[in-house]
Amino acid sequence: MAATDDLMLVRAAELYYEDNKTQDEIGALLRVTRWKVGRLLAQARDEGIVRIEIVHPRARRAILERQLADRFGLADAVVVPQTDDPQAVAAATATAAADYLAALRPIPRTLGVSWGRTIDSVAQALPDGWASGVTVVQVNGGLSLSRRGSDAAATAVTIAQKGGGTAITLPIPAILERRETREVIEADRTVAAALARADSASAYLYSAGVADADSVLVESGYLTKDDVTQLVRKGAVGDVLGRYIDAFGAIVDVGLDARTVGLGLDRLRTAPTAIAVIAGEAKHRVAHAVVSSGLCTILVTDESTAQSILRHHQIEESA
Amino acid sequence: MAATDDLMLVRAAELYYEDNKTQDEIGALLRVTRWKVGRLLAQARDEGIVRIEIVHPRARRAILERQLADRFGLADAVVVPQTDDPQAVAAATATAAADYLAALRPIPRTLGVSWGRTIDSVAQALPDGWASGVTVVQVNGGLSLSRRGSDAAATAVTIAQKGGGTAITLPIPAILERRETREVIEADRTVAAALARADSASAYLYSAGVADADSVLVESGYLTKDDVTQLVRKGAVGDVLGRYIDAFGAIVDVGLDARTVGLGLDRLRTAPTAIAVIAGEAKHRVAHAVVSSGLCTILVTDESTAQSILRHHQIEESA
DNA sequence: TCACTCGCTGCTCATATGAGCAGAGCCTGC
DNA sequence: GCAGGCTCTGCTCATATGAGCAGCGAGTGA
Repeated sequence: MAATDDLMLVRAAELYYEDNKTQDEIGALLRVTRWKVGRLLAQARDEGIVRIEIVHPRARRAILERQLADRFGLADAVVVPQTDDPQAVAAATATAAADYLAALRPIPRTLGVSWGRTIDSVAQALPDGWASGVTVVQVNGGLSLSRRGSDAAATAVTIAQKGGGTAITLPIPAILERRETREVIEADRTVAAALARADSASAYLYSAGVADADSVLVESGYLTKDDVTQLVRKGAVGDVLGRYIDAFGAIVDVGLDARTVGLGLDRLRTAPTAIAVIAGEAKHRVAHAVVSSGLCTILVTDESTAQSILRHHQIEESA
Repeated sequence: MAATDDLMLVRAAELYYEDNKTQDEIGALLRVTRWKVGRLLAQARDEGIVRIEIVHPRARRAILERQLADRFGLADAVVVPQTDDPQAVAAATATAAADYLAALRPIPRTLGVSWGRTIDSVAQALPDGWASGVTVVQVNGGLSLSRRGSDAAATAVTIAQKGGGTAITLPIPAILERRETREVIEADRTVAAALARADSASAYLYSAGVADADSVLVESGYLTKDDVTQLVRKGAVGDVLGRYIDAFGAIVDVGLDARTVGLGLDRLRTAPTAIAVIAGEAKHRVAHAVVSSGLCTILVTDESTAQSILRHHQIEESA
């Protein structure tokens, strides 16, 4: 393009977006028709000369959202902007998840939720009255064997209270010593009823755990660091609902899985609404595993994780 | 403002500016009227949530331009964006000055120009055919006593040639030894004719020099470093057309001024169009002196110089 | 408890802008 | 040199948006 056209592009953009002149007025100033001005402005936007940015803690990244949804066949994706502060990013992600849940239509009658730090943050971020009468069911076992902030039942209770509803908790250890023990406990009438409610929930909200010593499963005493190291050796990239998966979303230790209490992962794959809230650099790999293996229909994440998922998927497709 | 209002602001802005939805469509999505959407968007722009920036080498800074024009009663101001590269800023300033001159209406019949590195850059940046038949007059003496790139006459000749016109040069030393010598030379018929043309020019284009050893007047051999040191002691902040001025735009050495060849500064003050092109950190003080003492009607500068001028003027007014 | 004021809303009508089309001009190839 | 095709333009008509106004609701004060 000739230099004088560049100049006209820039001037038109400045007069329109900074001086708030109409296209008619700009046409008079630049001695071209208003139709030409319109084309110049469209070109300026197309070429990135005009840069429009939404700057706010609740802003999202629409382009990455669309790319994720299209690439993985997701019903929706929510991507929050990256900052240098991991805690700010985690908070923004939790807030975005809470926003999404509150805006979800139809509002789920029964919501299955996992427990952990991320979902607890989502619970804190939810506004009072986000729903009117919702049953919130805890979908994975979580009777804390050590005393920490992430109280499994508290998360479900908070979400239910803020939604003017009731909570059904699973005050059972997340992982038991023997498969038979799990089967007996899950067969118990009240436990079976809770698991039935979990299985028939209209929507799920969960996060994923990192396969490292920082996991709440280790912190809660269900697994040792050595356990996790072995799981990683077997290919584990993280856990969903306490169940360790590899990069392809497959269970890495069938025996451990058989001792794990709560909803099975196959149910997430068949659920019409499964919201995964997964952000932070440590969770890049498990986030990728979740979206690429159909474990969620909606992903709430941060910009850096979204980019990592899209980049790695591209590499895998060209391999 | 309530948190839910913030969220609605952000969503509306994202849907409008990033997803290109109409206000009607956004209203349906957010369950409000299109008039409410319009108000939300206006608020988002007002509060800076929507940030629109023009990114291009020829972009300008409209807000600073208006502030300079309003504060100093300038007919116009042109401010180019700051970058970290002083040479890029100088180039952008020269290009902006060339753009401005080429767009000036009516096109001046006679243009008085100074000589120096900055105006030579403007000459290089001018497009061929920027005018059709213009007389370009050199307004300050400039017969180079040493051989350097900034050839005084060449600048006026380049501008004239690109404008399809003719040049009238002043091949006389910028500063003479004695006032009487200057008077004799200026009385010479051909020199007097050139000065008369300079005095009756319809517009002027000039830059300012820094009062330091890097000045083209020192480089050209008219002054020594000691001369300049003395001038600075007397309060000089820089020179305009070879004439040293202080922070208030007043001549600091009347004797030196009497020996200086060319247009007097008073003529710049009465000219309807006097374009000063002054950018770079070293020229902040002389730029301020020029605009605050009515030596120009139009200033072409960079963002940093503009901010410095506005800041210092504010301090002086509150003193 | 009532009245008044202020702020926010929805609406009408005018203005601003865009989509699509037809025509013109320019460039390339035969 | 002519013809055809492509690109860019101005325009018409439809759509999108804004300005200003009237009405309603909420809050405050007497």
